Amino acid sequence: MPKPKRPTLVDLAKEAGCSPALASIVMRDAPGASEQTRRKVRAAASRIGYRPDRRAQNLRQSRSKRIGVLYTVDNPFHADLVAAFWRNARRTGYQMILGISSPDEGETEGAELMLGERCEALIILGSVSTESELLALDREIPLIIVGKEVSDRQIDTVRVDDAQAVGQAMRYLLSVGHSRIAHIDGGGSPGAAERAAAYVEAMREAGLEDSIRVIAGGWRYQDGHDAAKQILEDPQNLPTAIIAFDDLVAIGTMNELLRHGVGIPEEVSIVGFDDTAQLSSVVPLTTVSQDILTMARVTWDGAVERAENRAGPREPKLPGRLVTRLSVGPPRKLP
Amino acid sequence: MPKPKRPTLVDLAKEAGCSPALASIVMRDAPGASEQTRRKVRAAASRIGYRPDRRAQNLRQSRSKRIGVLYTVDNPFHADLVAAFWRNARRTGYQMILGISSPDEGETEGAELMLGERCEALIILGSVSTESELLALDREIPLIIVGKEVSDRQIDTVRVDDAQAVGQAMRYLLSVGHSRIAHIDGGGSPGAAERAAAYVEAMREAGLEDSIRVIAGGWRYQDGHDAAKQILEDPQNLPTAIIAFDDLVAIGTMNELLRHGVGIPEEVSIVGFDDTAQLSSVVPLTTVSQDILTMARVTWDGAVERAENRAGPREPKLPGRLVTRLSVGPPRKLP
DNA sequence: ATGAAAGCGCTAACAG
DNA sequence: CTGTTAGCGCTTTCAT
Repeated sequence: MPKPKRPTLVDLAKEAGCSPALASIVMRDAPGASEQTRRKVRAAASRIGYRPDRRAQNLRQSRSKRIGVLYTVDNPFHADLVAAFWRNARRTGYQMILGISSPDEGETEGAELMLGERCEALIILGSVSTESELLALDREIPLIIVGKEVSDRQIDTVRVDDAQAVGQAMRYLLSVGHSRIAHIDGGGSPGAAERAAAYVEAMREAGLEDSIRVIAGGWRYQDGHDAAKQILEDPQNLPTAIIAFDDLVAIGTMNELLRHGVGIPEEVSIVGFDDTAQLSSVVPLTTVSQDILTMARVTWDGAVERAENRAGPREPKLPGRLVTRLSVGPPRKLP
Repeated sequence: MPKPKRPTLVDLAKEAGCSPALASIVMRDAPGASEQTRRKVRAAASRIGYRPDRRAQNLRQSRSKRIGVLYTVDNPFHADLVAAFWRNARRTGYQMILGISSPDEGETEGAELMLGERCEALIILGSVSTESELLALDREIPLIIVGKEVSDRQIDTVRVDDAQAVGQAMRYLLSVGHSRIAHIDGGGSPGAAERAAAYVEAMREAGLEDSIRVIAGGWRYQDGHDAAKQILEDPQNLPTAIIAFDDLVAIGTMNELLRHGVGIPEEVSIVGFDDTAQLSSVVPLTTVSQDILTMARVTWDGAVERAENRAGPREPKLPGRLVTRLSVGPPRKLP
């Protein structure tokens, strides 16, 4: 089967009986062609199955209309965001170029690739680079960092308002009657420090200074697992409620506790963070939703603005929203 | 800040003191340049920060070196595959263009987009199109369908060997001592009919014809939920083991059973299908692994071959592999 | 409203 | 080994 070459604008012009330039105008819905010509060209286009070549368009316009997204695949929250980006890409007429950064294939390499693809802006989800690396990269291509605090105001940042979000979860737990509330922190993860601080602050405000308990954690399932083991070492001193750094940690903790016969939420209530869609159907976890759609829109539009040189860096903080499911109940009777 | 235009090949040639063509040769590691020139050019390149423009390369070579992937975002198994594709894309020097098909934005539209992007082949995960739609599309662009049986041999197909996979799971359950084994089927999902048939076949072979029980299901968490409810309507007649259409259904069933106090695996054992990475860390489900890495490689290489006109359609069937975790145990004592 | 010509950044084909 | 020329498919002048 000989490869049947796709028709070009010249073919289209020939078929429609006009110049390529005119055909181009019609295909782009640009002004400057009579209604009659438009009809002729459109008819010809569908007859020969013509479709414009985006690469050539972009090349000629000296624009790539591309925005790169770097993410880690093992984080389901990222997968959700990527899907949301895709819709925004369509809406804004940009193309999303994906890059996956893993431990062995870091952000730097991913960014290199994006530069070769002539992306006009780069979104990085949960970056693990140092601030100076990011600054260097930002000189090459506008950067939008999602979910990580960056002190340099030069760089765009989008993230939830950790303090507000944790505060919300804490108020909820307190209102249900909990007082022995522990926090499993995120290790060095982006946002971890802020969340831990907000937890401590909320405990203080509630006059529960003596019950403050921060357990070392991380962002993965296994970290929750480990934290649970640590908690179980002192069964007399079980918290009645736990705020975990994110959903994965929450579920890791939950499963390990369940495995040891600790009822959720009868004995211990658990709150997560992210409302990861792919997990929410599987585990009825009470969690702070990151409102992925809003975050995706804000992030993407920010990237477009930077790509088009229309705005300086900003750093919006998105409010979280508490989603109550079944992992939180009233506290057990304390002895 | 004035946009600092990126250096072109001409700039590079000027800087290196040679012709653009020669610089091009060096940058592509193509034969035809002296070692001395190569050094000169490379030095110049890093000095001015030159990087080749892939769009222009592809345009000139009349190739897009792109392969499109259409997937549904709410299926975590797809997310895993996409990540694996990405690595294969890098390995083969192709670019992966993503499209997300959802109920409101169907495969046809996604495919349209891919054509505009000049993809040279299109991989569709879990297609919901009719066979004739696929055939029509295949005339425009080589198609690789993953996970769906297509009777027309014209179209490439990659999928697990459902019969083999289910057989493996059944043998395992039988060897552990189960006999009242039920199957929650996949509704109209790709592969559902084959898996159900294999289940029935295995039951027959084991002489358990009278215990055959196929429960209507689907591929989502909710379907498992519903199936569990149906099972619970007749508590006297609980199966001792269940083979679910996929992991989501298995977990849906499991959670609903657990919620009603049915122990897993003490009272009912459950086997899933897919070994979805993002779920496997959360739930210790015994499941038939689809070996995502192999599947991704086979699929991608198939797409590349078709894109390069090097082979006709084929339809490899990949073997599944049983992953034993904690959701299967010996059967409870039957009355 | 329409067309001719130039060129986006690169590489294939040919000269030297 | 090196340089020159032409053109991938499209859009943008600038004429007409």
